[in-house]
Amino acid sequence: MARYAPEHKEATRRRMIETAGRRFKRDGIDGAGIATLVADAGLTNGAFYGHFSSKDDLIATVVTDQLSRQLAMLESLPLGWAPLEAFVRDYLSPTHRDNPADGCPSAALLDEIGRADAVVRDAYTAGIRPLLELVARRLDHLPEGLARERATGLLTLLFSTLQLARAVTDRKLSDQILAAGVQNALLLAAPNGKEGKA
Amino acid sequence: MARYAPEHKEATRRRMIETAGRRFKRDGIDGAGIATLVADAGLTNGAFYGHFSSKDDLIATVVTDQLSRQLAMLESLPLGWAPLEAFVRDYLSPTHRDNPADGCPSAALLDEIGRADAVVRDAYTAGIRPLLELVARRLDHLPEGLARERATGLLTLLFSTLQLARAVTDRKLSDQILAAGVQNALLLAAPNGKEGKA
DNA sequence: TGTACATCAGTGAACGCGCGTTCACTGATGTAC
DNA sequence: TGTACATCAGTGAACGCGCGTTCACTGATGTAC
Repeated sequence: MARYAPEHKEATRRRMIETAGRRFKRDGIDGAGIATLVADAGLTNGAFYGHFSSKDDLIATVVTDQLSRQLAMLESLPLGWAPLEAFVRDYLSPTHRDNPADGCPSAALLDEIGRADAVVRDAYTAGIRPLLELVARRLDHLPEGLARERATGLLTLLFSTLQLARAVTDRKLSDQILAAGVQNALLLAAPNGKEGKA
Repeated sequence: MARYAPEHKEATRRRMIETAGRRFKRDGIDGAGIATLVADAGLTNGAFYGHFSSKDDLIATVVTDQLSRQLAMLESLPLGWAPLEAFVRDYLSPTHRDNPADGCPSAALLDEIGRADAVVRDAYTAGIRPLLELVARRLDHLPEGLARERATGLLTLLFSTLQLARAVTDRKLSDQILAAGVQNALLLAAPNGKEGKA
């Protein structure tokens, strides 16, 4: 009875979620309209509501998707200190700063998410929790309570360092902010004696 | 020849800048329209362009104003470690989290500023620089380069901890994030032996 | 002192435009017989 | 094998609305004489 393969509509939906994620991170949530979002996925205006019940529904879905990708990426990181340090350096790289569409959703959208509909904030809450837990588990040179504390500090430090580096128009200052962020992140997260090696 | 006291128009302009600061921090920059901004100051639509050349002009002016208030507030803080620690605890208090309109412009708007017009980002750059310098100067138990690094870390940590605490819908998690933020801020900024006293 | 005039901060209607959302429809694809 | 029909993903025009901006105006206040 269904003339299209059941994967067809689902594939379009996935495409929407992916392109919308990039668009939101580039232009902001308020800065991206339905017409643009839908055109990014190669569709026209009216197709949207066959896939999502509202813009807020899409936003919440995108937030969940983005955070679960980030979680999967961190889960695939080999154990040990060196890969985590490499992740921090990569996160705070000029490349990440200059390409928000490919980057971290929290750095791009966190304050807008804080003002968003409850369904969006709920999605963010559900998505960030396992990320905090995963990072805490990786700080296994620390007692559990302290590891959770430091994991929160590490992630928030990363988010806002990138935001600040993006907001500032002086390239040199921006680079200094990124470099300082690396040192501070290592101070919060590194096993003793490994902090601050530049 | 001028029938109004010269202070009159200037007072209206100042009122606009102040109420717009609150409105932007509450609803976001994109989330606040001219009609609302102007009504907040007790004016009607068309009065706006007698005071500002465009919405971007207002945004840049507000950003400058907000950061210079924050700078003045920090400058008025007595010297020594205790007042700085009190500032950190106040910044990461539930009261500040729950009242963005009265609070820090960077925590409320940093990622939106990063996507704003160049005139806005220039204003932010000019405003954040003396703030970073002032905080660095207060960390006088550290050598200068390290103090600058830690000042950047302290401010970014504060910004994003508040953003994360606001984004999350679980009150308990939000409170934990604030508490962790205090400990992490103290670790970055406190003189040796004073970190982490809860 | 009283009247005519100039100034100009603020009013409020209107502009074109893009927003989120709705809906009658198209047309490609499958099934039924 | 060929034709009629049902499904439904996607189309595209239209909805009311609020956006940033413009502009002819009002009316309170001062000065000039």
